Amino acid sequence: MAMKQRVNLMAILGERGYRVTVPRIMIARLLEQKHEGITAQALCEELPSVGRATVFRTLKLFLEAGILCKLDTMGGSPIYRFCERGHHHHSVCTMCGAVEELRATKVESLLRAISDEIPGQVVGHRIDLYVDCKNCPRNGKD
Amino acid sequence: MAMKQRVNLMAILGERGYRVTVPRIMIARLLEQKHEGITAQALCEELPSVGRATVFRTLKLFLEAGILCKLDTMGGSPIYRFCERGHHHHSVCTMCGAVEELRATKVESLLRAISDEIPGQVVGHRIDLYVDCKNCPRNGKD
DNA sequence: AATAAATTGATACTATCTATCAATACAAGC
DNA sequence: GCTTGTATTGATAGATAGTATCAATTTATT
Repeated sequence: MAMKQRVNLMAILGERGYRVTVPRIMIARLLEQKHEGITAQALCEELPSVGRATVFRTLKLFLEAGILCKLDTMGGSPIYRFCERGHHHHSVCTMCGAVEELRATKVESLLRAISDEIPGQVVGHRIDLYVDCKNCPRNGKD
Repeated sequence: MAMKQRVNLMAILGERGYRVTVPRIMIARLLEQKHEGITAQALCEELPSVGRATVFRTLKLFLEAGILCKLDTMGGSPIYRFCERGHHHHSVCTMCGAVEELRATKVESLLRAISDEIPGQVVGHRIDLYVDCKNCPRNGKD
């Protein structure tokens, strides 16, 4: 009820012969909760029962599975964030750093058009836009 | 003569009140030469006369100026690569890791369409496509 | 429950990148 | 082209992100 659409860990892991373990479930839950993204450091602090190495191992596993993406915030620690498989569209505010899911209906159709123009098979994509967000708390200041 | 189009360092630096120094010129030259990209480590090794700290400082400076971009290669060191200002379009081969400049005439129209659909002013963008490149040396192997 | 194999956590380690600060190089004015 | 104020540099040390190792534990399976 208070539960949003859940990443199907069983499917993601089982598909690749990996086991569904307590730490992996805990990390996935937290990533799901913090859908705005979270640093590896913060993950470790929020899950003190899970070892540091396991946190990084699991992040890498999710990255490779394509369900997580890593956003490089210049000057800060990288932010990890669940994404729909194969969909990596974000808008990043250059002032406050807020990351938002990019919902533009034309993205997919235009991507197909671009794919036709380049050689090779397009198997995934990533689109980040850098914006000055309207309701930026740091707008007009400093 | 053997010189390709040169990034105008004077303009980029002068514009922001920075000085044009020997290390900055050397780093810019090397980045220009290695237009396929290079790691910070390799930069340090190729320019032993330039201090490690200066290499990183300069990379950060160029990143902030928007003339350099940093490509996160999962499992390896990040690759630094000159880009035209404001243009960050790459295709990355998922097999061999080769990064190529993406030249699709429709990219710009894609951007305009997206910009119209989202709130706030778009000040920059990044588009990476993941592909299986045609002439991949690792195609059909392993 | 017993078993084999994957996973974990602790530790130590590597690598990337940053802070500090005295010494140096740059740009501007003479 | 010499002087001078300031940005920049290089060396060192340190912070932070991420990885390797390996004995102990958990998982899926019988």
